[in-house]
Amino acid sequence: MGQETDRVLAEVSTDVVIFTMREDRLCVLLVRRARDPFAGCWSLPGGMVGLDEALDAAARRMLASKTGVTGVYLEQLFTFGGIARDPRGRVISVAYYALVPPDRMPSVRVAPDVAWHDVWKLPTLAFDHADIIAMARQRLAAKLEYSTIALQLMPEKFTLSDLQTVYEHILGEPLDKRNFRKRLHSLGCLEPTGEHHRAGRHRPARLFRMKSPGRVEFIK
Amino acid sequence: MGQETDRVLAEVSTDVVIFTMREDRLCVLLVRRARDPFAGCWSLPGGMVGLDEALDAAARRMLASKTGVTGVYLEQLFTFGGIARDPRGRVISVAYYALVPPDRMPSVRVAPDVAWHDVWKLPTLAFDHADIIAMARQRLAAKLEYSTIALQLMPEKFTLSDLQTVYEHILGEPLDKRNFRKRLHSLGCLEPTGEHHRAGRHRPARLFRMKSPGRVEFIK
DNA sequence: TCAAAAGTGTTATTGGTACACCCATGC
DNA sequence: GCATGGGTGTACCAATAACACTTTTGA
Repeated sequence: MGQETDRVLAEVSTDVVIFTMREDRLCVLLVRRARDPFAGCWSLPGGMVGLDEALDAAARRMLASKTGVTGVYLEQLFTFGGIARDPRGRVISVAYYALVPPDRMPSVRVAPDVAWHDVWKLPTLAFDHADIIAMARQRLAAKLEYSTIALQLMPEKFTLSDLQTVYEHILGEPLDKRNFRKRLHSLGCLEPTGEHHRAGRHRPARLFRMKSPGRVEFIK
Repeated sequence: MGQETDRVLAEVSTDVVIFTMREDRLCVLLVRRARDPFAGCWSLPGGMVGLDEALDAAARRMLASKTGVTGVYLEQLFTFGGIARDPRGRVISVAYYALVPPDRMPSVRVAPDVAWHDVWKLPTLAFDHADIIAMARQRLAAKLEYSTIALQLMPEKFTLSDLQTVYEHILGEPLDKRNFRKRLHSLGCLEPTGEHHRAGRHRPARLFRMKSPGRVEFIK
């Protein structure tokens, strides 16, 4: 921008890695491509950024068009600008990732060309979308260590075991139950609802909720 | 990218926050703008991305054109895409930051419209460049805590006091000398050159160098 | 009464922080 | 000999990691 040159125009798109928890698995929303290139392949939801549209607004638009969801956690991830990443020509993609609580997902909307995939068992992906998802998962895992971001993947009410499962599945390793509970309680951002959740022939679990839903705090 | 829409073309630029240490101060390279908008204002070096040029290649080109430096640490920072950030029209900027060791800077090259500015005492800046520099400084400060990135700002040989000064100036707070030295020695990425640096009427300081120059390690 | 998950504390280790004096040199 | 920055170790505190049993329920 500092020095003027010939004006070079490029296509700018956003791709959004939409995460949610389904059946104790971290899942990503993928769209099956109808046409070439990569026809039949799965890809991230994405599209061109409008001329009068901010980047994050474009990302939220992609999110809403595939899921109907608004107002969830969204963060810019990275901008992918390799010269050959789209065989049709130069396309620069500003990637975002979003965290959708499972109770915010309209359960029905299962278009045949849109599906959730376990982030650890992805199909072959179009473009460089496998790289984008890998980076998003790493970023999410890193943020578990120093923020309360995982709570953005929880429904309004949840048990501590549910939450531990989320941590374990994102990190890919088991955690000690007592240390985990001690740590979460000491954050002071959860409160018991007073209700209990019965889930089989064993002791019911206490339900918790966030004190400030939507707020992501940094710790340490 | 997933769904096809009308092709919207935008201008894509990169702006590069070029850091170096000069006289024990963390400095940023700024360019004085010759023309409107913001004529006379200081701004980051930057320019349009070529159609066949990767984003990081464009950033390295900006860096080389202002400083002549190649092969230094460069990292993508964030993509700024607000709709009104450039009054001439829609311009999306992929910001990078670079770390230049002071002995890599050709000392003379002081064009009248290019100058180093203390990062804590910046002039009024064009566009949203103040935001970009602030974010770069924060990112650098955060990385001091969990990586060896600060060594990328050091000349080939340096004293531990020099290095401590770098940390202190980036973080904006004094550090304990013994704790600092203990920590850096325990990283095991420095080795003494055997030489000493005489700098006044006091004990000469031991000179160190990196065992693997250019390598940035993550710690903890 | 049994199986299955919920819930709960203590101890050991580690890493971080605070802190004060002697050393080598140039003037 | 004195002023100046270089160089070193220890004691305390806090955070983390390891670890096992009791409780409540449904079948």
